[in-house]
Amino acid sequence: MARSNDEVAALFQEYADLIAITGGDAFKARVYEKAARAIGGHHTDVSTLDAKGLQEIPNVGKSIAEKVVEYFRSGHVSAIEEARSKIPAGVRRLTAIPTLGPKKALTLYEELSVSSIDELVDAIHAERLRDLKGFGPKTEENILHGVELLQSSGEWVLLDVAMDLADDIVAELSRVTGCRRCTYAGSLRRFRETIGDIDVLAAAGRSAPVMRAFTELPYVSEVIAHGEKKTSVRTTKGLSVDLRVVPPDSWGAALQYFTGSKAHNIRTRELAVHQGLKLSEYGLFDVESGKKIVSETEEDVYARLGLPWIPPTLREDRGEIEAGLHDELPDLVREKDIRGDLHTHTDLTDGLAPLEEMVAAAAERGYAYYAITDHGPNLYMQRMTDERMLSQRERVRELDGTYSKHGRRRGLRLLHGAELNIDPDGGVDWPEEFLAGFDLCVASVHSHFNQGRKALTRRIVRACENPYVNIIGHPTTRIIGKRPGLDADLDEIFAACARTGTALEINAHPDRLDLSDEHILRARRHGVKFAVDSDAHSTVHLANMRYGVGTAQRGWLTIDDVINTWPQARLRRFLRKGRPAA
DNA sequence: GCCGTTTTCGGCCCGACTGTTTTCAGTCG
Repeated sequence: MARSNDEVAALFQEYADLIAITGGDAFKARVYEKAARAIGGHHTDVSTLDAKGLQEIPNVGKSIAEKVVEYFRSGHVSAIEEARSKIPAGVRRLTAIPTLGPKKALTLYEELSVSSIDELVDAIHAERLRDLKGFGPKTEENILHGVELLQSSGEWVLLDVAMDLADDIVAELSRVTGCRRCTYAGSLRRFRETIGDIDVLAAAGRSAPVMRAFTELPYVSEVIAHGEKKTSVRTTKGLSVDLRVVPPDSWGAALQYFTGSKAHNIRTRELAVHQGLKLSEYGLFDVESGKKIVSETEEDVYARLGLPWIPPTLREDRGEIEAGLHDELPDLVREKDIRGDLHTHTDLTDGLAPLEEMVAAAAERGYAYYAITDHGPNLYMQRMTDERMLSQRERVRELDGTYSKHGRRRGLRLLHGAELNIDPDGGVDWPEEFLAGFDLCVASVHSHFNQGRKALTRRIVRACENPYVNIIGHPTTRIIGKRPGLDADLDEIFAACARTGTALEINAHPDRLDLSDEHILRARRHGVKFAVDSDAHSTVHLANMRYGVGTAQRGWLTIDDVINTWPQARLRRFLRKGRPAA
């Protein structure tokens, strides 16, 4: 399943860790980290590149290119094998414990021969750390606590869980007297699919009242660090939240800094350095005079670096700096550009709300059009029949145009569709005569996930070739943290979608986000169109659209790429696909 | 080990907090 680029990226990340643990050149370790990232995000399969082609990847020079070539020729890299032979894998694993980094890991290994987390815990209980330099009683306590956290797997949460909590914290802190501004930053603002910890930023003249209100929030179970400028807590659910309080006039620089990503920040700081400037969370400064140049808004900071404001969802060092410098940033799709939802359910199958409630909720969101796509009969537990589907269609036709957002004249246009089940051979629920009656069809894989790569690929390509299939629903079927994506040749599927006029779904449900940002970036290069859908099974799920749009932004999509931002006439033309004329 | 409008050497992002020290190393983001 893993692309060779991911394999190589993991290999170099491991090498970087091993260099850090053995006390090797820190700059060298950093270069391997940067190269790992660049290779992981590179669009071409690195196993197909020669040394010259490899060196066109940023941060890949002669030495690293040779290692990649060696890896694909012999299956291993001798320099990395040598590093591995010096340091057991368990020692590297130790650095996953919070508060335990490469230096302490090496000390533990060299002085006490500790090479696994279990051995470390045993050593602490046997009081063997007491004589080590730099290890005090507090260190022991922190390590034991860190191991506990690591093993309780509270490492990350889904985007919506983090967003709900962050929204609440921001609302609470905004109420504190003297708090001038407050928002969430970090990976949450960038809409990453999983969130390790939440970063909250506040601007205030005096930080103490904001810090105090923060530590006194009811769901704070533990204060990890408490200072004048930064406080870290853990919530009762095990999520860690950092609060930074900055002076109001540093707001823009601080927001830019704490939004990240780390890689994006390194790039912006390098841009600053090359212009004789220094960028920190307090502002952009002239190195010579030490004088502050700008700091109030993100726009000011980016502008002084020669860049347009870069949307947070692009800040991953995946080409946004270069695009910004050439004034070629995409005009990203926004939630308000979405004119309709094309994949939703009702209680006719496994949805919770009746048709009328779903349509009313959709109208209230201000949509221009809305598709109802209940499951076809092949998803056996849904008890669908031709009669039930036709009777729903009749009702949909009656309701068409009769609902509108409060105070708006134009009625919500309804499309009647279905979510078809792609069977193991690539066929779908109904014969073509019946499918011809739908305005659109989503088709998805719901079973037989482990058919093997060839069969799975062929299966989905066949579904694309069906003239009545308009959208492939949750294309990889992954469930984040629970089920991996299908092992299929995605590039072949993306090409088939482009060729046949089939859109790929960006399923906005937070535990799917399928396609993912990385897959969107790949699919986009094939010229595919996308549909950002909530797959709502209740009225509240309609609001998940924001996560789908965030993911689409992370995939650099514009309104031209997303069919449900289009005016209805253009959408309907797209949905006609290769169908015989009616 | 990579990179270059200071290009084949000499840099490489910057700051906060903790814990163990008594001026600073380690870790984190």
